[in-house]
Amino acid sequence: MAGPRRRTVRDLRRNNRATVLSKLYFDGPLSRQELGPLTALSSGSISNVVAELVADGLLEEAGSVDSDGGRPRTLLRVAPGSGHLVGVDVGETRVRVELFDLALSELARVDAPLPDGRPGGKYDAQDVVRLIAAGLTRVLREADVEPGSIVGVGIGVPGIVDASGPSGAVVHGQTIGWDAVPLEAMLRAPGELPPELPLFIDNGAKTLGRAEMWFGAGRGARNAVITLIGSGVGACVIADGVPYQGSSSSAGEWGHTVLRVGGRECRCGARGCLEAYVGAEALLERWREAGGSWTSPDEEGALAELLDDPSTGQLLDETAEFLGAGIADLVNLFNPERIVVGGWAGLLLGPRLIDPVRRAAAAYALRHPFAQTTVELGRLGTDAVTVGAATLPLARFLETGGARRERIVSGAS
Amino acid sequence: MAGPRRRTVRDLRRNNRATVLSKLYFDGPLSRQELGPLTALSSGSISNVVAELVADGLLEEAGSVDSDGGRPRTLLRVAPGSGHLVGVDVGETRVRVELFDLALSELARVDAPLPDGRPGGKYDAQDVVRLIAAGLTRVLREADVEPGSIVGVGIGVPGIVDASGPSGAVVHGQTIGWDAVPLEAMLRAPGELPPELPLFIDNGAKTLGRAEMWFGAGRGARNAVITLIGSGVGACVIADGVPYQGSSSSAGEWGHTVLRVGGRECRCGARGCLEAYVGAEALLERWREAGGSWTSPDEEGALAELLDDPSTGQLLDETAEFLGAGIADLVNLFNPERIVVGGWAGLLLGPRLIDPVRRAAAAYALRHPFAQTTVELGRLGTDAVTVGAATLPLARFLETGGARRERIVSGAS
DNA sequence: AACGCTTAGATCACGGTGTGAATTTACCCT
DNA sequence: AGGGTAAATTCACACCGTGATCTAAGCGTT
Repeated sequence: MAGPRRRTVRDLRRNNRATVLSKLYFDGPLSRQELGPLTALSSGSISNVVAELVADGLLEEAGSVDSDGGRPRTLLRVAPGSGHLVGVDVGETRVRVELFDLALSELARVDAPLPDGRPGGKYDAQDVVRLIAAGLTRVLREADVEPGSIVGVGIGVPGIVDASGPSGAVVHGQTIGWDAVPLEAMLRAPGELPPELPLFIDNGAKTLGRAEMWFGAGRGARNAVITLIGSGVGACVIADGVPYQGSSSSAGEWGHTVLRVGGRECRCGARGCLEAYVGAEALLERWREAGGSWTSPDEEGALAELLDDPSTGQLLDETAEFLGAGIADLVNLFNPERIVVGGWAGLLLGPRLIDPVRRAAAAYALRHPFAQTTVELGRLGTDAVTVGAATLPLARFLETGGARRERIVSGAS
Repeated sequence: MAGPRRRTVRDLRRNNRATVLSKLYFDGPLSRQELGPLTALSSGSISNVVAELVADGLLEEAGSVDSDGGRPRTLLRVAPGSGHLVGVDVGETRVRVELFDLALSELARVDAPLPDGRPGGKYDAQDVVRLIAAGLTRVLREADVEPGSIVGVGIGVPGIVDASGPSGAVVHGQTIGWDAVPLEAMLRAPGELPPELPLFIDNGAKTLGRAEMWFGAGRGARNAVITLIGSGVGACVIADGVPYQGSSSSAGEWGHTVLRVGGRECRCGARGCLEAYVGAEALLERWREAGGSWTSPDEEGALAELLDDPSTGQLLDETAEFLGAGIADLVNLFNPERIVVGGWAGLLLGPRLIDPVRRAAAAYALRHPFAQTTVELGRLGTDAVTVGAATLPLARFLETGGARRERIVSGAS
């Protein structure tokens, strides 16, 4: 409402700290000399800012490079151990908690199965909260990291996360039977987690998309869409370098784009959704309708069987046409530089479908925006959900110029 | 690439000038006293910034208000005459040039028909350039305004405008036969326009969307989609208060969203596009196929006849379903607070279709994001293209804190 | 008419910022 | 050991926003 927070001169400094920190984080070790042009700061400011960051322990020197004749440049990098990140993946059957250093190297991991048996496939949010809290303490003990060094905790959950309300993030997860679960408030309740620990909750598919943007096939793009094809279909839209959220954080529900008015019924209740044609669940259902059968107990194995079956050519071609049309919608509406096909089913189908999908997308999309876009396969498996979740606090850390948690808290309260 | 331009302390001032100017522009006359909390600036800075803006002639006093007992507050407002804006609408048959003051009051207008007769319906870009230049000088003479006070010229054209290239905006207009016309470079050629005049070229539908956001049904929304249904179908997506452009400024091509894979052929070459069902041209074509006929020579009259004909109920219901599904796609993908149905055909069909369209959208969209959205009719006619075009330089003017043109130019060169 | 009261707006010392030239540092080569 | 060279630091300068203090401009009462 009040616009950017840059009002006083001190905010300038914070901004410049953030610029230097981010540049150093993403573009490897750099000398102060190189940093100048790259950040559009004068040499004096670079020295000043860097000295401050080094004093705070956020930056460290990383060797030096001869510079023919003169004083060698000392390289700087973000100190990986100066902070820690926690990524949590709340899946449909288990909760995974992972501890990373700032460089996102894994330091410890805990997997905990969810107690099932709730009626109607639902599961209790309180169980999830407990598992997260227990996993956090365990992971900290395993890696011998003190809680104070944690920059923040990122949590990926299955379902729409609405953070627009007053009491923190609220989760609507149709598949797990959560309806407006105030997960953030529950986690912040006394006794669950260390108090004042910054929490970041987002849709698991979106955290996976973030990981793909930071370290996978989306790297370097400013406008991209990461599509996630699993049992269902989702997407993570990156607009101008930041995830596009919409007014209640539920933008990018690509799976329920209408591709055939009055078509197949989708599990969302509508008809003709993309997900009703290319989601793994729907694809298997369509195979069954066409007389196919499989032996694997899980969808992943079944889908592999579908791919191996020689009689599914037409089904797959049809799927490629729908997927291509869905991608064409993304191209026309978002005009991205890159579209990444990911998710476990997307990666499984990818090698077989990517070329017909590209052809279909070319046929359905407008020429001009399609020419600006590349359609690629994702590079990261679903394991990356925790990594993506951890990028949430990491992004904040970089944006705020590595503000210490204490400072944020005291400033905000 | 190098992030925000706020590096030095002077940029702080520019930023604060912009904040004050924008607040005053949108929220009417305000006193310095009220301005403080509203802009999060201290009283000292307000005094300082306001004094500077008054000295520059951008702000003026506008009466005063008693404040029970004490010194009355003097109200401030943006001086309407301290700058002028030009909005140009390049239509398919004529070029309209309009001159506004800063408050967007019309001061003069020129309409010039395009010389037709080009083979294949194309028309020469050079003609358009000449008409714009001639219109500009004429409009300035009529209103007795000196060229130096023009803040900038906004131009709405039919077609995709790609401003990502090195030589300025390039226009791809399929309907008018323009293929990569370097309109900006042509306008900047010596002798055409006053040199160094800031030009802003954008798709005409998008400028209309901007007008609807600033002064019409979109007012106050941060995330909105203005749909424009005319002969064809387009949309203007507003994300976080700014128009979403995509990587080559062609985002929001909603008309070619696929609603029926393998469906009706669209004039874009693909099949099953939204435009192939609900655009006025397609709608009339479908009526003809169903045995309908009309007498009006133009689409607008014909569409009115279609609406009056009692036998078109089913056709219109079907149209509403497609339009609703298309709107559901917007809801699912963009999660806006508001969707505005505009464009001449949209406004014509609106009263009849809006309710069934809302029902269809509710059926096809996901519950949660749909609950956040209102679907409304637009309030502005197609006349507003010029106003919307003029908001392009106006937005820049406000963003830069009313930087004088000379300063921008000298700073940029 | 004079005085006090109240509130709006201006002024100013202060701490803070980035700039860019001058200076210092650190290493190589002769 | 001394000169050359390039990196990094230092520092005077011009600015900025803050917030307390001061001045301006009305009103109500005496």
